[in-house]
Amino acid sequence: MTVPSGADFAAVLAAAGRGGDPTVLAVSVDGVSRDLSMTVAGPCAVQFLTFEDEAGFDVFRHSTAHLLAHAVLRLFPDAKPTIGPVVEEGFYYDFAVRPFTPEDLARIEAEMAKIVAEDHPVARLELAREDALKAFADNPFKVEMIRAFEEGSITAYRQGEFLDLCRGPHVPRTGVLKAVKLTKMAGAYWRGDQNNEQLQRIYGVSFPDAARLEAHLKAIEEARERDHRKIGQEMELFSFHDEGTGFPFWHAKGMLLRNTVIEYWREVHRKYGYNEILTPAILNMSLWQTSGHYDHYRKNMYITTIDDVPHAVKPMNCPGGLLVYKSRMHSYREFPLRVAELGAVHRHELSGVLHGLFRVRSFTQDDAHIFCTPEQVEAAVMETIGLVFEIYKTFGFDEVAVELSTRPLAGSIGSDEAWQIAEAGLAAALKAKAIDYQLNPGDGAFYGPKIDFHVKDCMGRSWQCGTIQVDFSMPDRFHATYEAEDGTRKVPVMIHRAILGSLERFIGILIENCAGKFPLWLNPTQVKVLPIGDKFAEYAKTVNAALLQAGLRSEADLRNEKLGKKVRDAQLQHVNYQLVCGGREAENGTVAVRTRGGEDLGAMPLADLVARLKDENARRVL
RNA sequence: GCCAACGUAGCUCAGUCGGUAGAGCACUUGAUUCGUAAUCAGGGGGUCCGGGGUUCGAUUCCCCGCGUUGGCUCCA
Repeated sequence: MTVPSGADFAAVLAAAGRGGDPTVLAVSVDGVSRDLSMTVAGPCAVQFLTFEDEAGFDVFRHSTAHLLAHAVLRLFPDAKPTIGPVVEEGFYYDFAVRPFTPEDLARIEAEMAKIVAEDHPVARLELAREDALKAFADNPFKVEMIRAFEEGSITAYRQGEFLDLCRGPHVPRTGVLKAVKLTKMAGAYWRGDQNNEQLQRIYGVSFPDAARLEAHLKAIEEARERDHRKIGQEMELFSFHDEGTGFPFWHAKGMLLRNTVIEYWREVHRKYGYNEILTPAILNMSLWQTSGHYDHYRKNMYITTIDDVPHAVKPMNCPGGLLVYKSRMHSYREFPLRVAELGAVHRHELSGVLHGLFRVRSFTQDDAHIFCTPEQVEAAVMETIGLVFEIYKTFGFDEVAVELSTRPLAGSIGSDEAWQIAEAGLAAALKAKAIDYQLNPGDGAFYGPKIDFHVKDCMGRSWQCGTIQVDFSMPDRFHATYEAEDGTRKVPVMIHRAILGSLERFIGILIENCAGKFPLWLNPTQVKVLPIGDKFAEYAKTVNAALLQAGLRSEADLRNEKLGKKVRDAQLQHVNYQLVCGGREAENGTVAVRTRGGEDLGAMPLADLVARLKDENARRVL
């Protein structure tokens, strides 16, 4: 739509027959979000933004952040608002103020509702720098921001008595911010730096109507239901104890799951020509000095002393892997040499960041190092990408986001030529595999560029798992060499890669992705045999033994309970198949099959059932 | 590490305005022998996270630890 200059966008909206439409929050002018009150400067492409537009949604949430600050200032006149941006889920606002209590949060929420009911117009003001400094003179954070802004006019927004420094745009009136919920509070540092003053952060979400807020809160509740920590306890997969903060304990059922993952992992790695090694957990500090970990990673390492000599528990597997590599001569003819290690590493993470299996202090990486020539990087990376996708697909992750990170502007090591070959190799490999990826210039490791893989779970959440990193530094530091075709000794390129990332974290993702309802091949308990009464216990044992014999994970529920109870408990444990055994089955050598979905497959000969499950298990049906 | 909240039986939680505690599930014993999401009855089980302090008396109030949970990248 082309519009005359001079009018404001609200007038344009009215001309379009949508005057006073309360769902219109802002306007997009040539792709930039602006206020409805802005004046039309000249011919431009205009799109009116509602809550349904991503940009409109952002405006809505940002205005809610202002609403929050408005309410906080009414209740806490001494609070100094700092910044209040939109985040993925909603918004937050940071204040310099004494810590809030949960009661404060309720009061603030009530005050926000009042301001919404008052329906203040939200006005945009352009201020000269001097005036802005004067207006926010009592707020050192705002003053700091104003001083940091480039030349030009500074904008602020006023609603009622509340004035805030802001780029905007904002919704036209506070009245549209119908459904608001403050969700949590937290300490946060000014500009995210631990050395700065700690501020009080309030998080919230907002929607144009209560129904959507309800739906959102319900989705959060559902996510809580599939929390791997809760399911892990219910299904007896793993536990945590005060005696080892951040160190997971794997229980029998969890080990069945973990070992199944490993079994598959080994199978597919053998297929791709990998060797597997295992290096020690504790090594002499001199090794970590050589690798550079002592200089760069010491604060995360567990250090100990053996025979008066300093040692460290390994935080990474690569230095040990290099010792194995160096234990004999290598030829270019062996390349690419693929060496895998399921290495248990220990890292001292800050106590506050620990979180179930997602963030632990000891975990097993599905690590591997590929030694090759610079020319082989592209082919080796292509092969690895294929492996990554194959593995994710087997676990049911079809949606994978890929990122390529290149040389950091400062602090990187290695020659320009080496970087260029490596970056070109990674990009060429991605191109050859026809993979869309996001480029993150300067985000690479200091020792080389990398490709990261993020899997998307069924809730739409994204998890970084896999990584492929080209490393020029480590082989050089360790004086690793190979004999080249021309008879000279050269330093190999080392490609460092992990696919699941951390076994612990990956299993946590698997649990949340399926909410504990594992596909047959992964489920620690695939089958439960349920005799109707004591009389059929012997037959149930026979059936169970036959299943175990066939390599299936089965248990017989021989408790003196009614069938309904046994079925219920099997359902709560998310067992894939329940085999009911009564008189009819014992007589005919059959089992009555009930699926986890509640479907009754009827009675079938035991041998048929075993064949069917073996097939489903072997094919890793999802 | 920092901020906040929380820490009661194996689990989920109630309770004590300060007088040393209770439910459901789980476990165990007995009865029941029951065909697709909970059979009934009895029993055992707690240094109320740890250490100090206030008090005649602390699981409860205060302080210090430890642990758990949510945050600590998003730039007016």
